[in-house]
Amino acid sequence: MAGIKDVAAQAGVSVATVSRVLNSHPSVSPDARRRVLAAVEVLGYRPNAVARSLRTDQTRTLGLVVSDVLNPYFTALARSVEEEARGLGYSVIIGNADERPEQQDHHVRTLLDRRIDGLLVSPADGDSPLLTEVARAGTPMVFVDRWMPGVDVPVVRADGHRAVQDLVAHLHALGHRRLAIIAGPAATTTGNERVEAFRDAMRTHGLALPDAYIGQGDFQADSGRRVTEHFLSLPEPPEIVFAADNLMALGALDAIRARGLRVPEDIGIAAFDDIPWFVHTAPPITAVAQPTGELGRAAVRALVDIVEGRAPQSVTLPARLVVRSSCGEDTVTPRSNA
Amino acid sequence: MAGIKDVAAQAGVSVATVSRVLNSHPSVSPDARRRVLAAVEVLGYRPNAVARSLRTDQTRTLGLVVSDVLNPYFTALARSVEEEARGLGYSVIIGNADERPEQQDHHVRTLLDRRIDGLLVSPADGDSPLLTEVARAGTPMVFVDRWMPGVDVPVVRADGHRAVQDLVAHLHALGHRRLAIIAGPAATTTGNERVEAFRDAMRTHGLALPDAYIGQGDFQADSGRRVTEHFLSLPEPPEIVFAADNLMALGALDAIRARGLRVPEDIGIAAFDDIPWFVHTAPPITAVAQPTGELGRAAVRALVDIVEGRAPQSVTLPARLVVRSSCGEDTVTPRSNA
DNA sequence: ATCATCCATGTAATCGATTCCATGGCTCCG
DNA sequence: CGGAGCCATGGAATCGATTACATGGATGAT
Repeated sequence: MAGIKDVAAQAGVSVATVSRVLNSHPSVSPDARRRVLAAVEVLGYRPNAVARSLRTDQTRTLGLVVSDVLNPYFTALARSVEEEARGLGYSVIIGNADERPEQQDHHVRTLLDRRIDGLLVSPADGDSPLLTEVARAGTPMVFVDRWMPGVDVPVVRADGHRAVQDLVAHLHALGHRRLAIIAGPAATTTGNERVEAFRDAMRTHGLALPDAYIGQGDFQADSGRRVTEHFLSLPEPPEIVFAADNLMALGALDAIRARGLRVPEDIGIAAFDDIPWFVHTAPPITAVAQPTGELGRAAVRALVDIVEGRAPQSVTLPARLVVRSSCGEDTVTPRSNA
Repeated sequence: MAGIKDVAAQAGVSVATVSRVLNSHPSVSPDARRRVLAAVEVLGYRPNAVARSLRTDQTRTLGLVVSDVLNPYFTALARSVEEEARGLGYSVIIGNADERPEQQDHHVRTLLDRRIDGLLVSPADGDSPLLTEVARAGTPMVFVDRWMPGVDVPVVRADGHRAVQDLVAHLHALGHRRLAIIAGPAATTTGNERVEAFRDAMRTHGLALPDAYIGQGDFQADSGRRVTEHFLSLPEPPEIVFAADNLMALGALDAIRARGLRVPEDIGIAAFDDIPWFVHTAPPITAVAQPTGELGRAAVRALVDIVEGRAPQSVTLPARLVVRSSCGEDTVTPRSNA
């Protein structure tokens, strides 16, 4: 592969001049520029990003570590992140933690070894010594969606409080009183927050939230299935199961169907995270939708702000409720328990 | 950040010795090794992968360019690719082409600039001069799922002929005769192949496949919607719509539902590519399933074979039919899998 | 006409690793 | 006892770019 020396030789100038042309340095004669450009064209020369990075100490690359790529929410996030980054002249390397802290650490380390300019993380676990250390060391870093308390790093996330209030109001209006939640891992901030938001909303509407109606999941479909089976075997099963993420909602759907029950007639379902597929499930699922695209874009902007020496901003965007039919019809034939 | 020089100083040896320890070169005294390791520990030293790559001319990184990350099929593929690569000591950088040739080229170029060791591509378009050139230049490269005819590069893919035969047999047994297909872009190999497989299967079963029943899609949901609307407005609409990928199937479902029709009573749906969500749609969708995980793993192995100087192997794995209820209940034909 | 600027360019140092080669000390064997 | 061979080690070249500094020529001001 042709190097800068070959270009210099071909153009009859020094490597310095070639470099200047390539980096649009002002002090280059039109003639030299023309010859260099021609040589570049002829040789099909492309600068070696590795060498460039070594010298300039910047890779124009961002790392994104998500907890689970198979989760459509994170896929969508990754996509918007890459898009915004590309617009700003950065590439993105994605690391998939698969909700496993040690795999998350593996990717963080690999990314750091590559000398990425900044790191975007949605931590799988509540407490990663490595991540804490990395943040303390001053590596440009931003949390997206989930974050780690006590780590002083900008956070870009959605606030679901309002939307969860709306959800419970909606369910209440439909006549439902016994609402259960499948929580995420207690170690994740989103796990806790969503339960808290739900608890608050229940209180607001004067509804009880017994411990038996709080199931412990891990953001994977299987746990949704398991918890829902447990709910269904209770002496008094809930009327609604609210899953803290889309995968667990799917598991819940499975469990319900396995029992031969119907949604929403026998039991209703709602989920945190809205994904395109929820429109096509049987029935379409009511969900709390995050502004995923905007989240990804804001996160990249914050990170690049740090990288380029500007002051970054934590951002919190509101989630909103999307009512479908998985908890019963809203306008048509309201169900009543009375 | 501590460099190899700092480690050398701390350990009281030369950088050469540090490097030897790090690369487990035999000629290092136990004493020196111990001191170097201790210094590495104390300083929290991590080798700079950029510098190392420049010197050794290898990045231990593979590039993966997929046509659309939002498509669960490719997400799953990407995941298995990363997994296998990690096992072999490689990282993966994913580039999302979004079915746009110029974006695909952008990623290929960026990846090459980064001096990745090898490239895994599922070409968005049938004819990329850049990709042709890259292959000719001898860059280690393997096609996954889709490929480009005339480019001499190993291909790892699934063969759907048998499964499509099974599908048509299944539909025929259910009494369906008017089967339509939503094809992928003619420029992609998978686009053509699937139509050909379908055409063959129709012939085998003595069924006609009028041109009106071959709709042109682009692997995106919207096109599935559009084509299906067209099908439904025909004087004699098809009884079954077979979509050449999962996204278009979703679009088809939308279009059908928008018309107030029911699946499978009024019209049936089947799709190429099986994804977890098809179990949860209304109704669950009959699909041709590719061995995605094995595809990704085989592709990585082939690519790494090239990179490390072994002889690579093209691989074709069989797809299989997964019968669900979107084409009508099937009591006669036994399910093809457990 | 003289000197200070400024511009275009080249030479060489540098980034952080790997690795070839030289060296000095040992061991081994004839 | 002397040379051959081996081992552990260090010095220095190298990978392909960027960039500080030096240089020589042209321009402009006085």
